[in-house]
Amino acid sequence: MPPSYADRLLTWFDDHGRKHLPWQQPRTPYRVWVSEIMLQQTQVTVVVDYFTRFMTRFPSVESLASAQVDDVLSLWAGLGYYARGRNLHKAAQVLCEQHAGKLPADLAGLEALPGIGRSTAGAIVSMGFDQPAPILDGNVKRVLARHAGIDGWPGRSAVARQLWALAEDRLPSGRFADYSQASMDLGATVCTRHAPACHACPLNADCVAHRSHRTHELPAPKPKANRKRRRSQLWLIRNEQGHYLLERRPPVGIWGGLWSLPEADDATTPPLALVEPPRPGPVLVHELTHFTWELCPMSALARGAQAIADGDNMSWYAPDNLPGVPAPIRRLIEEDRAP
DNA sequence: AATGCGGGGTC
DNA sequence: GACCCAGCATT
Repeated sequence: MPPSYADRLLTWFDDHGRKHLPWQQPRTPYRVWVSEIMLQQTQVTVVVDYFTRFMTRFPSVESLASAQVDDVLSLWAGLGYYARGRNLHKAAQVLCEQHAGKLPADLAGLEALPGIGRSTAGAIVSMGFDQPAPILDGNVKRVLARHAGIDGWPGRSAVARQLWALAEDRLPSGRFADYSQASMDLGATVCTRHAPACHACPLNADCVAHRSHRTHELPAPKPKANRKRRRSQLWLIRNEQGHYLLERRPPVGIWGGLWSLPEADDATTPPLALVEPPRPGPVLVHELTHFTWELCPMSALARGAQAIADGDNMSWYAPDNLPGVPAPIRRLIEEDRAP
Protein backbone atom coordinates (compact mmCIF):
# COMPACT_ATOMS: atom_id res chain seq x y z
CA MET A 1 0.00 0.00 0.00
CA PRO A 2 1.61 3.28 -1.08
CA PRO A 3 1.70 6.14 1.44
CA SER A 4 -1.46 8.20 1.63
CA TYR A 5 -1.79 11.68 0.19
CA ALA A 6 -1.47 13.19 3.67
CA ASP A 7 1.52 11.06 4.62
CA ARG A 8 3.41 12.00 1.49
CA LEU A 9 2.65 15.65 2.09
CA LEU A 10 3.79 15.50 5.72
CA THR A 11 7.01 13.67 4.83
CA TRP A 12 7.72 16.31 2.21
CA PHE A 13 6.98 19.03 4.75
CA ASP A 14 9.59 17.68 7.18
CA ASP A 15 12.30 18.31 4.61
CA HIS A 16 11.01 21.22 2.55
CA GLY A 17 8.24 23.02 4.42
CA ARG A 18 8.41 26.59 5.67
CA LYS A 19 9.08 26.65 9.40
CA HIS A 20 10.47 30.12 10.07
CA LEU A 21 7.67 32.47 9.14
CA PRO A 22 7.09 35.10 11.84
CA TRP A 23 3.71 33.70 12.87
CA GLN A 24 5.21 30.24 13.34
CA GLN A 25 7.47 31.25 16.20
CA PRO A 26 5.72 30.97 18.52
CA ARG A 27 2.60 29.57 16.88
CA THR A 28 -0.28 30.65 19.14
CA PRO A 29 -3.97 30.89 18.24
CA TYR A 30 -3.82 34.69 18.46
CA ARG A 31 -0.81 34.95 16.16
CA VAL A 32 -2.28 32.44 13.71
CA TRP A 33 -5.50 34.43 13.67
CA VAL A 34 -3.86 37.80 13.01
CA SER A 35 -1.59 36.34 10.36
CA GLU A 36 -4.48 34.59 8.61
CA ILE A 37 -6.48 37.81 8.43
CA MET A 38 -3.51 39.69 7.03
CA LEU A 39 -2.84 36.92 4.53
CA GLN A 40 -6.33 37.04 3.03
CA GLN A 41 -5.73 37.94 -0.61
CA THR A 42 -2.30 39.25 0.33
CA GLN A 43 1.04 37.66 -0.42
CA VAL A 44 3.32 36.33 2.29
CA THR A 45 6.25 38.61 1.49
CA VAL A 46 4.04 41.66 1.86
CA VAL A 47 2.56 40.55 5.17
CA VAL A 48 5.77 39.74 7.07
CA ASP A 49 6.70 43.28 8.09
CA TYR A 50 3.12 44.29 8.83
CA PHE A 51 2.72 41.26 11.06
CA THR A 52 5.90 41.98 12.99
CA ARG A 53 4.92 45.60 13.64
CA PHE A 54 1.40 44.57 14.59
CA MET A 55 2.58 42.02 17.13
CA THR A 56 4.95 44.51 18.72
CA ARG A 57 2.15 47.01 19.17
CA PHE A 58 -0.65 44.51 19.95
CA PRO A 59 0.93 41.41 21.51
CA SER A 60 -2.35 40.06 22.90
CA VAL A 61 -6.08 39.94 22.31
CA GLU A 62 -6.56 42.31 25.25
CA SER A 63 -4.14 44.91 23.94
CA LEU A 64 -5.89 44.82 20.59
CA ALA A 65 -9.37 45.02 22.09
CA SER A 66 -8.54 48.04 24.22
CA ALA A 67 -6.93 50.00 21.38
CA GLN A 68 -8.58 52.75 19.37
CA VAL A 69 -9.67 51.48 15.99
CA ASP A 70 -7.68 54.26 14.35
CA ASP A 71 -4.50 52.92 15.92
CA VAL A 72 -5.26 49.51 14.49
CA LEU A 73 -5.95 50.97 11.07
CA SER A 74 -2.77 53.03 11.10
CA LEU A 75 -0.79 49.81 11.38
CA TRP A 76 -2.92 48.40 8.59
CA ALA A 77 -2.24 51.31 6.25
CA GLY A 78 -0.85 50.00 2.98
CA LEU A 79 -2.16 46.47 3.37
CA GLY A 80 -5.51 47.16 1.71
CA TYR A 81 -8.91 45.65 2.44
CA TYR A 82 -9.27 47.78 5.56
CA ALA A 83 -12.45 46.07 6.65
CA ARG A 84 -10.07 43.30 7.74
CA GLY A 85 -8.49 45.62 10.27
CA ARG A 86 -11.83 46.88 11.54
CA ASN A 87 -13.19 43.34 11.83
CA LEU A 88 -10.06 42.20 13.64
CA HIS A 89 -10.45 44.95 16.19
CA LYS A 90 -14.16 44.29 16.62
CA ALA A 91 -13.61 40.55 16.99
CA ALA A 92 -10.98 41.15 19.67
CA GLN A 93 -13.55 43.13 21.65
CA VAL A 94 -16.11 40.35 21.26
CA LEU A 95 -13.55 37.83 22.45
CA CYS A 96 -12.82 39.87 25.55
CA GLU A 97 -16.48 40.42 26.33
CA GLN A 98 -17.77 36.92 25.60
CA HIS A 99 -14.87 34.45 25.49
CA ALA A 100 -12.53 35.61 28.25
CA GLY A 101 -10.12 36.88 25.64
CA LYS A 102 -9.60 33.42 24.17
CA LEU A 103 -10.19 32.29 20.60
CA PRO A 104 -12.75 29.49 20.24
CA ALA A 105 -11.24 26.16 19.21
CA ASP A 106 -14.18 25.15 17.03
CA LEU A 107 -15.24 26.14 13.53
CA ALA A 108 -18.69 27.45 14.42
CA GLY A 109 -17.40 29.64 17.24
CA LEU A 110 -14.71 31.09 15.00
CA GLU A 111 -16.95 31.69 12.01
CA ALA A 112 -19.31 33.68 14.24
CA LEU A 113 -16.58 36.30 14.58
CA PRO A 114 -16.40 39.14 12.06
CA GLY A 115 -13.79 38.60 9.36
CA ILE A 116 -13.48 34.84 9.89
CA GLY A 117 -14.92 32.65 7.17
CA ARG A 118 -14.73 28.94 6.57
CA SER A 119 -11.12 28.76 5.44
CA THR A 120 -9.72 31.10 8.06
CA ALA A 121 -11.64 29.20 10.75
CA GLY A 122 -10.11 25.97 9.48
CA ALA A 123 -6.66 27.52 9.56
CA ILE A 124 -7.08 28.63 13.16
CA VAL A 125 -8.45 25.28 14.32
CA SER A 126 -5.74 23.30 12.58
CA MET A 127 -2.69 25.53 12.96
CA GLY A 128 -3.67 27.37 16.13
CA PHE A 129 -5.03 24.39 18.05
CA ASP A 130 -3.61 21.42 16.11
CA GLN A 131 -7.06 19.97 15.65
CA PRO A 132 -8.57 18.48 12.45
CA ALA A 133 -10.11 21.03 10.11
CA PRO A 134 -9.73 21.62 6.37
CA ILE A 135 -8.55 24.84 4.79
CA LEU A 136 -9.18 25.99 1.23
CA ASP A 137 -7.09 28.97 0.26
CA GLY A 138 -5.73 29.71 -3.17
CA ASN A 139 -2.80 27.33 -2.69
CA VAL A 140 -4.91 24.39 -1.60
CA LYS A 141 -7.43 25.01 -4.35
CA ARG A 142 -4.65 24.84 -6.90
CA VAL A 143 -3.09 21.67 -5.45
CA LEU A 144 -6.42 19.86 -5.18
CA ALA A 145 -7.76 20.99 -8.55
CA ARG A 146 -4.63 19.69 -10.23
CA HIS A 147 -4.18 16.50 -8.25
CA ALA A 148 -7.81 15.43 -8.65
CA GLY A 149 -8.24 17.00 -12.10
CA ILE A 150 -11.13 19.26 -11.11
CA ASP A 151 -12.31 21.38 -14.02
CA GLY A 152 -14.05 24.73 -13.76
CA TRP A 153 -13.36 28.00 -12.00
CA PRO A 154 -13.12 27.50 -8.19
CA GLY A 155 -15.22 30.62 -7.73
CA ARG A 156 -18.22 28.66 -8.94
CA SER A 157 -20.09 27.12 -6.05
CA ALA A 158 -20.28 23.64 -7.61
CA VAL A 159 -16.52 23.58 -8.06
CA ALA A 160 -15.91 24.96 -4.57
CA ARG A 161 -18.11 22.21 -3.12
CA GLN A 162 -15.99 19.54 -4.76
CA LEU A 163 -12.79 21.11 -3.51
CA TRP A 164 -14.06 21.42 0.06
CA ALA A 165 -15.13 17.77 -0.03
CA LEU A 166 -11.67 16.74 -1.20
CA ALA A 167 -10.01 18.89 1.45
CA GLU A 168 -12.18 17.24 4.09
CA ASP A 169 -11.57 13.72 2.81
CA ARG A 170 -7.81 14.03 2.75
CA LEU A 171 -7.28 15.22 6.30
CA PRO A 172 -4.60 13.22 8.14
CA SER A 173 -5.10 11.38 11.42
CA GLY A 174 -2.67 13.62 13.26
CA ARG A 175 -0.21 16.51 12.84
CA PHE A 176 -3.06 18.77 11.76
CA ALA A 177 -1.06 21.97 12.07
CA ASP A 178 1.80 20.64 9.97
CA TYR A 179 -0.64 19.28 7.42
CA SER A 180 -2.35 22.63 6.82
CA GLN A 181 1.01 24.37 6.64
CA ALA A 182 2.32 21.69 4.30
CA SER A 183 -0.67 22.05 1.99
CA MET A 184 -0.08 25.75 1.58
CA ASP A 185 3.70 25.38 1.35
CA LEU A 186 3.40 22.89 -1.48
CA GLY A 187 1.15 25.27 -3.38
CA ALA A 188 3.39 28.23 -2.70
CA THR A 189 6.75 26.63 -3.53
CA VAL A 190 6.17 23.56 -5.76
CA CYS A 191 2.66 23.53 -7.19
CA THR A 192 2.93 27.15 -8.28
CA ARG A 193 0.60 28.83 -10.72
CA HIS A 194 3.26 29.18 -13.40
CA ALA A 195 5.84 26.48 -14.13
CA PRO A 196 5.13 24.11 -11.24
CA ALA A 197 8.06 21.93 -10.14
CA CYS A 198 6.27 18.64 -10.63
CA HIS A 199 9.55 16.70 -10.53
CA ALA A 200 9.93 17.77 -6.90
CA CYS A 201 6.33 17.10 -5.89
CA PRO A 202 5.50 14.28 -3.46
CA LEU A 203 2.08 13.92 -5.10
CA ASN A 204 3.15 13.64 -8.73
CA ALA A 205 2.68 9.85 -8.97
CA ASP A 206 -1.11 10.11 -8.96
CA CYS A 207 -1.62 13.73 -10.00
CA VAL A 208 -4.25 13.86 -12.74
CA ALA A 209 -3.11 17.20 -14.12
CA HIS A 210 0.53 16.13 -14.21
CA ARG A 211 -0.17 12.85 -15.96
CA SER A 212 -2.41 14.50 -18.54
CA HIS A 213 -0.13 17.52 -19.02
CA ARG A 214 -2.81 19.88 -17.87
CA THR A 215 -1.11 21.65 -14.97
CA HIS A 216 -1.05 24.83 -17.03
CA GLU A 217 -4.83 24.89 -17.42
CA LEU A 218 -5.86 23.91 -13.89
CA PRO A 219 -7.37 25.41 -11.90
CA ALA A 220 -9.49 27.09 -14.56
CA PRO A 221 -9.22 30.90 -14.54
CA LYS A 222 -12.04 33.22 -13.71
CA PRO A 223 -14.18 33.85 -16.78
CA LYS A 224 -13.74 37.16 -18.49
CA ALA A 225 -15.97 39.75 -16.87
CA ASN A 226 -16.37 42.34 -19.59
CA ARG A 227 -15.56 41.01 -22.98
CA LYS A 228 -14.70 43.26 -25.85
CA ARG A 229 -17.63 44.26 -28.01
CA ARG A 230 -17.51 44.00 -31.77
CA ARG A 231 -20.18 45.37 -34.05
CA SER A 232 -20.86 44.28 -37.60
CA GLN A 233 -23.52 45.24 -40.04
CA LEU A 234 -25.35 42.58 -42.02
CA TRP A 235 -27.43 42.78 -45.18
CA LEU A 236 -30.76 41.04 -44.77
CA ILE A 237 -31.82 41.17 -48.39
CA ARG A 238 -34.86 39.40 -49.79
CA ASN A 239 -35.89 39.20 -53.43
CA GLU A 240 -39.31 39.05 -54.98
CA GLN A 241 -39.40 35.24 -54.75
CA GLY A 242 -38.89 35.51 -50.99
CA HIS A 243 -35.35 34.15 -51.23
CA TYR A 244 -32.54 35.51 -49.12
CA LEU A 245 -29.06 36.55 -50.17
CA LEU A 246 -26.38 34.54 -48.36
CA GLU A 247 -22.61 34.74 -48.43
CA ARG A 248 -20.14 31.99 -47.75
CA ARG A 249 -17.88 32.93 -44.84
CA PRO A 250 -14.09 32.53 -45.01
CA PRO A 251 -12.94 28.99 -44.20
CA VAL A 252 -11.21 29.98 -40.94
CA GLY A 253 -12.50 32.07 -38.05
CA ILE A 254 -15.96 32.43 -36.62
CA TRP A 255 -18.53 30.33 -38.45
CA GLY A 256 -15.76 29.34 -40.85
CA GLY A 257 -17.09 27.95 -44.13
CA LEU A 258 -20.75 28.40 -43.18
CA TRP A 259 -23.23 30.51 -45.05
CA SER A 260 -24.40 33.70 -43.43
CA LEU A 261 -25.86 37.07 -44.24
CA PRO A 262 -23.41 39.24 -46.16
CA GLU A 263 -21.33 41.38 -43.86
CA ALA A 264 -21.30 45.04 -44.84
CA ASP A 265 -17.92 46.68 -44.58
CA ASP A 266 -19.42 49.75 -46.16
CA ALA A 267 -22.72 50.38 -44.45
CA THR A 268 -24.03 52.61 -47.18
CA THR A 269 -23.34 50.48 -50.25
CA PRO A 270 -25.52 47.39 -50.60
CA PRO A 271 -24.12 44.43 -52.62
CA LEU A 272 -26.86 44.92 -55.21
CA ALA A 273 -29.57 47.34 -56.21
CA LEU A 274 -32.53 47.69 -53.86
CA VAL A 275 -36.15 48.57 -54.42
CA GLU A 276 -36.33 50.71 -51.33
CA PRO A 277 -33.91 52.17 -48.79
CA PRO A 278 -32.82 49.53 -46.25
CA ARG A 279 -34.26 49.72 -42.73
CA PRO A 280 -32.54 48.50 -39.58
CA GLY A 281 -33.70 45.16 -38.22
CA PRO A 282 -33.44 43.71 -34.70
CA VAL A 283 -29.87 43.67 -33.36
CA LEU A 284 -28.53 40.17 -32.81
CA VAL A 285 -26.22 39.79 -29.82
CA HIS A 286 -23.96 36.76 -30.05
CA GLU A 287 -21.75 35.89 -27.06
CA LEU A 288 -18.38 34.33 -27.78
CA THR A 289 -15.60 33.43 -25.40
CA HIS A 290 -13.48 36.45 -26.11
CA PHE A 291 -15.96 39.07 -27.21
CA THR A 292 -19.58 40.02 -27.61
CA TRP A 293 -20.61 40.29 -31.19
CA GLU A 294 -23.39 42.70 -32.08
CA LEU A 295 -24.84 42.00 -35.48
CA CYS A 296 -26.93 44.85 -36.86
CA PRO A 297 -29.01 43.76 -39.84
CA MET A 298 -30.16 46.15 -42.52
CA SER A 299 -33.28 44.76 -44.12
CA ALA A 300 -34.32 45.46 -47.73
CA LEU A 301 -36.00 44.16 -50.85
CA ALA A 302 -33.83 43.66 -53.94
CA ARG A 303 -34.73 44.50 -57.47
CA GLY A 304 -35.33 41.43 -59.60
CA ALA A 305 -33.12 40.00 -62.36
CA GLN A 306 -29.70 41.43 -61.72
CA ALA A 307 -26.25 39.90 -61.54
CA ILE A 308 -24.75 39.23 -58.15
CA ALA A 309 -21.44 40.96 -57.62
CA ASP A 310 -19.65 37.95 -56.10
CA GLY A 311 -21.53 35.05 -57.63
CA ASP A 312 -19.10 32.39 -56.42
CA ASN A 313 -19.55 33.17 -52.75
CA MET A 314 -23.01 34.70 -52.82
CA SER A 315 -26.32 33.16 -53.70
CA TRP A 316 -30.06 33.28 -53.16
CA TYR A 317 -31.61 30.67 -50.90
CA ALA A 318 -35.19 29.85 -50.02
CA PRO A 319 -35.72 30.37 -46.28
CA ASP A 320 -37.15 26.88 -45.84
CA ASN A 321 -34.18 25.33 -47.62
CA LEU A 322 -31.16 27.01 -46.19
CA PRO A 323 -27.63 25.57 -46.47
CA GLY A 324 -25.26 25.47 -43.43
CA VAL A 325 -26.32 28.63 -41.63
CA PRO A 326 -25.51 29.36 -37.96
CA ALA A 327 -28.58 29.13 -35.75
CA PRO A 328 -28.66 32.83 -34.75
CA ILE A 329 -28.57 33.87 -38.39
CA ARG A 330 -31.23 31.33 -39.21
CA ARG A 331 -33.47 32.81 -36.52
CA LEU A 332 -32.86 36.27 -37.89
CA ILE A 333 -34.05 35.15 -41.32
CA GLU A 334 -37.07 33.36 -39.88
CA GLU A 335 -38.07 36.46 -38.00
CA ASP A 336 -37.70 38.63 -41.07
CA ARG A 337 -39.82 36.28 -43.16
CA ALA A 338 -42.68 36.04 -40.64
CA PRO A 339 -42.46 38.97 -38.28
C1' DA B 1 -24.42 33.73 -7.96
C1' DA B 2 -22.20 38.08 -8.36
C1' DT B 3 -19.71 42.02 -6.59
C1' DG B 4 -16.84 45.17 -3.78
C1' DC B 5 -12.85 45.56 -1.35
C1' DG B 6 -6.82 47.26 -2.50
C1' DG B 7 -2.11 47.26 -2.75
C1' DG B 8 1.47 44.72 -4.67
C1' DG B 9 3.88 40.87 -7.18
C1' DT B 10 4.55 38.53 -11.52
C1' DC B 11 4.67 37.41 -16.16
C1' DG C 1 -1.66 45.48 -18.89
C1' DA C 2 -3.76 41.24 -17.32
C1' DC C 3 -4.01 38.21 -13.77
C1' DC C 4 -3.57 36.67 -9.18
C1' DC C 5 -2.76 36.68 -4.10
C1' DA C 6 -3.11 32.15 3.21
C1' DG C 7 -11.16 35.36 1.46
C1' DC C 8 -14.99 37.52 3.48
C1' DA C 9 -19.26 40.15 3.68
C1' DT C 10 -22.99 41.80 1.32
C1' DT C 11 -26.54 41.78 -2.08
